Amino acid sequence: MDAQLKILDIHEVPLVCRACDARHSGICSTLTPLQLTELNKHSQRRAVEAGTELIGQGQQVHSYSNILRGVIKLSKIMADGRQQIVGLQFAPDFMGRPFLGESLMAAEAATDAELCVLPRKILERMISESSELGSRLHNQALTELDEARDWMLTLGRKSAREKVASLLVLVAAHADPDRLGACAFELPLSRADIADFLGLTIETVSRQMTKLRKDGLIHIENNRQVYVPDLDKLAVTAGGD
Amino acid sequence: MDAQLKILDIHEVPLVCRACDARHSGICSTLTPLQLTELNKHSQRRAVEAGTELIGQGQQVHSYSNILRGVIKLSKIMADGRQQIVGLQFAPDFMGRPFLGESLMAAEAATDAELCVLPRKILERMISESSELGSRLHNQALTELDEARDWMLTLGRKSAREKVASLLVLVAAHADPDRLGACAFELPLSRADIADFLGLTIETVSRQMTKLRKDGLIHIENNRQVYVPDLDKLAVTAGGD
DNA sequence: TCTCATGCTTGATCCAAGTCAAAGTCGCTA
DNA sequence: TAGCGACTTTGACTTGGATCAAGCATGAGA
Repeated sequence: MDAQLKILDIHEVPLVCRACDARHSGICSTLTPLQLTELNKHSQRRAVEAGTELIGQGQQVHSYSNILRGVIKLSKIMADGRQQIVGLQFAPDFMGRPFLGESLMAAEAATDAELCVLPRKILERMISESSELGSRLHNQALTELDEARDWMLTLGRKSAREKVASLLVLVAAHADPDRLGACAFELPLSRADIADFLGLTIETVSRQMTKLRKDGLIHIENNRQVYVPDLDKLAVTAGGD
Repeated sequence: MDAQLKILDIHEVPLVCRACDARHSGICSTLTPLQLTELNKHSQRRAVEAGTELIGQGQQVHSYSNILRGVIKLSKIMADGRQQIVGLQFAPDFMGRPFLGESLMAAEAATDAELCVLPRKILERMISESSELGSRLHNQALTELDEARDWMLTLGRKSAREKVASLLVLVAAHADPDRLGACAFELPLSRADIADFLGLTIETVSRQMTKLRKDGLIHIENNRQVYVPDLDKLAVTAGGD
């Protein structure tokens, strides 16, 4: 295989991960052409439908993924079945917890999704070879930590109404990052998922959604299509800040 | 100064951060002698008493620290004053959020503490020069992320009793990492801090502590001295797992 | 077209934790 | 050694969100 690598002219080496394609802004852009070629031999695109469990809590980790499309939910389950979603990952996030053999939580596709799957061993070798890749993943970990701590404030100190508004603001931010006035998007989560993310019950989520609707802060169609006439106002009811 | 560096024999260069000292297991052990010498010119030991604010939410970050002794609490405050502690840092943790000019939360000494303070610019240069240092901080970030997500489960899905038990187990783990049966420790937090960490009120924390006491799961003296006769049993009432 | 499953909403009731208020406890200083 | 202030506990009452129990859409399959 080494021989095969060497005879490739550098300009013929694909400059982006074959499975991910050029638009993808994940980790691939930090790799050298040689590393990409190596990765191309092992990475593969995978399409999954909503509800597919990608890995279970406590299972062995064999791969990492770039998320190309869709939303993945990360959740923890207690012995008696209580569940908490501890993170949402949107394209083009990198998904996975480097340097740990066993997953501390479950990952499940919240929507239909597409992934670029990278074998664990290969990626970990690349991290040790490319400090730019390492620092990129370091930065993603720090961003996720910031987000987790923001959410701790939401879970610990906000009312149900503020929690639901916070979730809508979060999703809106990912759907349309720089929109400040009105915006429209599709909710990637069911009411049950929202409840698990906010530490509430389905019924409470539903009631708060209706209240926000009656207060004119949001419009909803077909349970999932959300229109927010004034994102600032919604952000204020989410707890200001 | 370069001249001064060069005339030092390598064996005379202190192999540990002067301010931190040899026992310290923080970031210093990943640096080369030259880097340590450079760091020694700028790092300084700082003793602070309980209650000292080290940095406020939204303030500019000028330094990072190794925690040599004591406990630091990281907290977020909402506009109306509601507060949530989003992390506790124990010695010998590294404290600080690399690559971000502005602090997203406040840091305050929960107990009397000692720090080894490192200027931001110097440390960030060293991170870019030493991939081992970078990967060490990467790992710390990942560990903090794991802890934050664990705590999200506690905040979102546990009862007040389970929350208080969880906190006691957490502190016990840091006080005496491998003790499984009985253990004793001093609480580094006031009731108000505990409430802010657990998303509860002072009164509820107090009531749950008395209940745990009456149930024989813990003994408390002088509000802060805790004795746990059976850590496993406490861990079970903290929510198993 | 009916039925059944799934997911969402709405209503009635209950309870865990919050709020308000008072009374300990301890250390510090005068 | 009395008095003050900070912290903690305890009690009485209130309330926000959970629980239990119907209803209401929508869509798939028979």
